[in-house]
Amino acid sequence: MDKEKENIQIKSETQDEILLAALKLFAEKGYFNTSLTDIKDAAGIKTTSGIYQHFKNKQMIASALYANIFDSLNISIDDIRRRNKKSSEQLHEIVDLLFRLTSEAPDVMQFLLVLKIHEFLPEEKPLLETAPFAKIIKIIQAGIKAGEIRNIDPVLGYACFFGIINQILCLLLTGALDKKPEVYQSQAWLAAWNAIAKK
Amino acid sequence: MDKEKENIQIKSETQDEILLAALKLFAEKGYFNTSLTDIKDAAGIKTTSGIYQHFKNKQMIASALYANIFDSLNISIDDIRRRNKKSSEQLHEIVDLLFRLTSEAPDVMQFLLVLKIHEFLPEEKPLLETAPFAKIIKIIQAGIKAGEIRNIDPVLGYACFFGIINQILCLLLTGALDKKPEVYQSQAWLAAWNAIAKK
DNA sequence: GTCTATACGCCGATAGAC
DNA sequence: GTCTATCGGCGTATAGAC
Repeated sequence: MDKEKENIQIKSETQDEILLAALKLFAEKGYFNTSLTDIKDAAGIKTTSGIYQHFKNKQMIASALYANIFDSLNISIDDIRRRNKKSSEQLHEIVDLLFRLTSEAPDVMQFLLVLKIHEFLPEEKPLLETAPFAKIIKIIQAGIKAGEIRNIDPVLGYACFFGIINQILCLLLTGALDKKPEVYQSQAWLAAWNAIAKK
Repeated sequence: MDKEKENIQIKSETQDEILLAALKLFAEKGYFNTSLTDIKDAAGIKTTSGIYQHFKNKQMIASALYANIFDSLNISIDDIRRRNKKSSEQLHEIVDLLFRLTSEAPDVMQFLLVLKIHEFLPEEKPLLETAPFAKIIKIIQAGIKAGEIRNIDPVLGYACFFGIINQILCLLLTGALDKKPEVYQSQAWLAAWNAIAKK
């Protein structure tokens, strides 16, 4: 029983190592510049064969990463929506989350924001059809209904708000904005909210 | 004499065919999903060897595209700066240019906005160090000095303004905004300008 | 200067011993 | 279930005939 549990633990640990290594490398060099050899080295596995114990092929590694990231994003957004009523509060917390991720897990944000996922996961739904995105649109719609946000096409509202946020996050990720992320967060929020707020 | 001129003409024509075909394919499928075989087919050349008459290797095709696009962008921006004095006018015309490009040359905009150029041209300067970018920063700085634009870090101003513009252009390119580009242009301009304008 | 043939490396993936 | 050995194929690039 203990032994079995240990095996499971070990298995899932190496799986996580692979995912972590792949995430780091994909974020760093891109999917196509990363070989399975690179991944096995970074994951501390002896041969590429070991990878196939856990994933059907290279694509499935990226696919698992994609799913993981969007799942946890989805959960976070659900949580945020549950804890806050006003759209402005919800969006503020989402911005907070994204800035925190940019500081603490830049690889994740790199994957999300700069990688062109459709290029190596052509089957996957585009970002705009994912659950997190749909929920953000809902938040904006609710904000319009409540009179917090001016009356525009919700997708255009998304573009205005997250256009600013994402661009700033990208500049942070590439090091073009050299001060600490926190310095820019309040300005980013103000500018983005201002771009969609009523009046 | 005439013959020589004709040869030159033909040579540069096939070179253009290659560039045009490559641009289209890169924009469509990405650099790494495009093989020289694909390019030669799309360019109406018989063998991949023909490509090597005009370019040292695959990377140099992308590099030439990159240079061409940034050159013409650079020239356009120079022209715009010459013809307009106020920052608001200059930025307005740049937005106009970008929307026109998105309609008339979506492949170019795809290359500019969504392709991760550093992934296949690691030597090339990042976007933020290119001449067009530097000029845009100058426009923003001038706007701040003239009191048109509120007093912020110019790069942050860039992020606010072009974050909105670029995001909307991306959504147009991917078809997420289904109406005609012109419909969104005025709203995009208003939102973007508002995000950096004084008061 | 254009096509034929081909080299060659790299990488993803598998088969099979232990 | 982990490592050895290896395959097959694609894609870039070249050498050389015409």
